[in-house]
Amino acid sequence: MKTSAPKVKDVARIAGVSTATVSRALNDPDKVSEATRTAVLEAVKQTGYRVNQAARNLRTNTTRTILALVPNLANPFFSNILSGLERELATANYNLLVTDSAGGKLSASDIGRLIAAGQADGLIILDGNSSRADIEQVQDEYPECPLVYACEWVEGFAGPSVRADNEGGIRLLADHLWDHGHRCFGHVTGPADNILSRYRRHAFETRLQELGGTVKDNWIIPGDFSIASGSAAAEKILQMTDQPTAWICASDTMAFGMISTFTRAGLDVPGDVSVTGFDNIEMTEVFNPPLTTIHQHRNKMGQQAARCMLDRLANRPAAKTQGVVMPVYLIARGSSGPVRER
Amino acid sequence: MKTSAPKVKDVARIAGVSTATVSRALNDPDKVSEATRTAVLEAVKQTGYRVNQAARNLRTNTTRTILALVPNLANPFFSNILSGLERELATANYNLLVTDSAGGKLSASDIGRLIAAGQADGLIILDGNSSRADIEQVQDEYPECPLVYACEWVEGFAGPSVRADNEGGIRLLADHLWDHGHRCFGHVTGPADNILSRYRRHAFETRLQELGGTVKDNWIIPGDFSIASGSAAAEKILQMTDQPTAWICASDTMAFGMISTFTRAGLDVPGDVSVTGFDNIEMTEVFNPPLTTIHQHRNKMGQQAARCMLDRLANRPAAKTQGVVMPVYLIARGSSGPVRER
DNA sequence: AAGCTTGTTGTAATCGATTACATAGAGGTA
DNA sequence: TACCTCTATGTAATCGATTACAACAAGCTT
Repeated sequence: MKTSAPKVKDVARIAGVSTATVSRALNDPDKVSEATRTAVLEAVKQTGYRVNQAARNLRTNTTRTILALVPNLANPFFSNILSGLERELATANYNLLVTDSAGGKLSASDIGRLIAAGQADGLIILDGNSSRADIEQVQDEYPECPLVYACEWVEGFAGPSVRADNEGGIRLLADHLWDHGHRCFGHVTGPADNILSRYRRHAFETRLQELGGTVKDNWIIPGDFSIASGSAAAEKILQMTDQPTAWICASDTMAFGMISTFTRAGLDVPGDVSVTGFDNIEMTEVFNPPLTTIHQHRNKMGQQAARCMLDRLANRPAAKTQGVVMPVYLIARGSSGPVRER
Repeated sequence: MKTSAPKVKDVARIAGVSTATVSRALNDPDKVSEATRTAVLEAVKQTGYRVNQAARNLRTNTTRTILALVPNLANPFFSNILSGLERELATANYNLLVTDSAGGKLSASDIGRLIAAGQADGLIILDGNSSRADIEQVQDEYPECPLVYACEWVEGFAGPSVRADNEGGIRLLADHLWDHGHRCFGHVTGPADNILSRYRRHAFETRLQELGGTVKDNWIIPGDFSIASGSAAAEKILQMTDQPTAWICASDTMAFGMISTFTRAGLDVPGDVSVTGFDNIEMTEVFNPPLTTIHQHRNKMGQQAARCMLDRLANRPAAKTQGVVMPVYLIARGSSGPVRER
């Protein structure tokens, strides 16, 4: 009894109207009379009709699909953002297509290919690795395809972006440690070319200068957000003859690696040295010691980015063409404490 | 200078052939002569032509898109699987559409709507929450849409699934603890209706019976994979007058919660009690103490599931119609040790 | 009554590809 | 030469919706 899926035609026949009327009843109910509308809806129910998206997409030249470009899908950091994105898009009846940019820098033509081939109405980019020129070229080539940056962004690009207050976060941490009496600070950075790393590092240097704290060049250690790089940094630190009393790591994961290595070497955190992270990932609370860190609403960032995208798609005013900076919060826990009396 | 995107027609005109030939040159190169093929390719390059997917989808009634149904996108556990999926699908030129089933049980019509509306060629389900009847109904209604389960699955469903050897993992843990002299075991389960929970719990009970260890009813504590439920279990345990010397938690996160609470209560892990997890998430290694757990190749599971899907789509023999069980590995670390002498 | 507006509906064109069918020419065979 | 086969290509139908345009009726205005 395998009958092929019902078409508008079938619905029209059953409802006793034309296909145009069916389409109108479904997409623009105000355009038809009360009577026909109910007749059509009844026929739809009866036939079990469902619109063929491919046909609609072709005709209307839209897809109701948003493409998200994620630097690394395997990184749990992004899953919360995706979750926020997905939920918000779903409520507006948009689909979420996901692509892993696999860390590589995407050229303009790479992105162009995604837009053209991926058949998306808009692009949400979580990966700040592309150059400004490339992005602007893409925006030029596909002016009808909105681009929205989330989490990461590209310096100087004039389009909308949603991001956390990275500098504010670092300032909160620095002030927190300063209040506990720390005067000598170290910092483990993220990847050198990552925009989050750069902002966090810059805020670190600036704030400490404002406070009048001590920072030495070799107290700024390059990392890459990974646990391993946090451990490696700790190894390096253990060799130093003069060490700061407080370390601000650019990510929770690096802080975990650092604390773990410190602890194994017999150091007490926070007794001997305070260590802080950034992100407030789930595990921070049960870590031993619990990690002092900066909380950012990743879910809400995703949601916000999705809203921004929907606004642009609907040509709504979208005051936020420039950039939304989401507030962050200090979560003080056990990994930071008063500076040790010598 | 805004000219609309080039069409097959344009390419055909420039290459001096018909649209049919262009299409053939692009999709079935063997069907045209060497000369026309190069002419067409040249014209494509010259015009910058890119196929309009919507049109192709409509005509061929396919989408080159696979829909993944994830129980909870925000759960990092799934990001690795998605990553494996995405990478494998991308190599075969398929897109990945992601939907969060938000924990709710999906009915047959929910899934049907996703298939019909989401315009996907296949469905990879990471969420074992649907009933067998529902799934079979979907498979009946959409026989041309392959379903593949990954990670979780539905008991009794005859379609393909890719999953970890959950029972084997629990056995490895039980044996490991047994070898360290433990004789009294407790278990913290996942959600009662989750298939992974059920399999792990069942393996736990069975193996301990085989070994001759002691398990009491109140040593099996219901959890839900969350950190908080691990902590809650620990609180309960601390009230018990007789406690087992070893706890097997059904997830790493619960083990973290448990250890954290134990430690704060003054218990030493593993001196006073051994605790193990399941999953080997990234943090296990730097946790204090490092967590003994079971490693599963989540990335490879995703990859495998994607391959299985691609095989089915290509009508390849796909010997693996029934179910692939991926091996798991014991990772013995510091959270488990010899039973304490009394 | 003629003319205009408004609301509702139908006819048929359209989106941009793929592909069934027809055709022409080259080469082979009897 | 007549006939058949095979390859390469073109013509036009087709996928299933949306929508521009036309048509018609009802209600108003003058």
